[in-house]
Amino acid sequence: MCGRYRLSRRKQFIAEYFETDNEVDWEPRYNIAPSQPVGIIRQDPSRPERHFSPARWGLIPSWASDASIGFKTINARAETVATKPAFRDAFVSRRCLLPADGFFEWMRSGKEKQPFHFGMRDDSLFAFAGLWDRWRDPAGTVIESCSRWVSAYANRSPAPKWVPPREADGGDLGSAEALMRGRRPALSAKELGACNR
DNA sequence: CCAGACGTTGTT
DNA sequence: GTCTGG
DNA sequence: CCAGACGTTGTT
DNA sequence: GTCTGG
Repeated sequence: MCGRYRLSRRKQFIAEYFETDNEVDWEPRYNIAPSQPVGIIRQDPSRPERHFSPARWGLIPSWASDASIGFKTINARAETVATKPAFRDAFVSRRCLLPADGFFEWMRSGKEKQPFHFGMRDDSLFAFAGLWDRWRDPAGTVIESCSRWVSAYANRSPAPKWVPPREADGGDLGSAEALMRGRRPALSAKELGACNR
C-alpha cells in the first residue's frame, strides 16, 4: 500500500505546520515515486529543535553493497520492523516523519488501473511514521534514505499472511478497494507525473 | 564452514 | 512473466 | 507504486 | 553487519 504519495505544499508551510527549521529546498510534488528525494523530519531526542531535510525514499541500510535494495524498502511492516535486518537498527535509534498531504492507491478492473487519492478531509498535512539510515556509496558519497512503517493488518494479531474476504465483511471489508468504492478517481498516473514537471 | 540474502504488495 | 529504474 | 525493458555483434 | 540455508 501507499507506493506513491503527495507533498504539494511549499516548504514554509510544511516547516510552520511541523515547527521545523527548513534545510530542504522543497518544491511542491504531486506524485512522489520510490527512489526519489523526499523531505523528512528528524529530531535529536536531547534537543528541542526539529529539522526538515532531504532523503531518498527507499531505505538503504548501512551494510548495503549497492543502492538497489532501496527499491524494495520503501515501506516496512509495523509487525516486523523491529526485527528485520534492514530496519531494526534504524527502528531503535533513527526514526523520522515523512510529511505528506496525500497518497495514492490504484484500483484495477481487468487491464485498466485507476489511481485514487487519499488525504485529510480538509486537505491538511499529516505524516507517515518513518525510519532513516545513512549509506556510503562505493565512491564514498553519503546517501541518507528513509522508509515508512505501516501496519498492513492493524486489527489482527497475529498478522496473517493472507486473509480471504468473508461474506460477512461485505466481500472485501478493509481492502483498499472497499475504501475506493464510490470515490472519485484521481488523475491518471501519467497525468500525475506531468504535474511534477 | 561459506554463500547469499537482507523487502513489500496482493493473491488463491 | 519478471526485473529495473524513476 | 507504475512504466518500460527484457539482447548481442560489431561499427559510420 | 548479521542471519539463514545448504
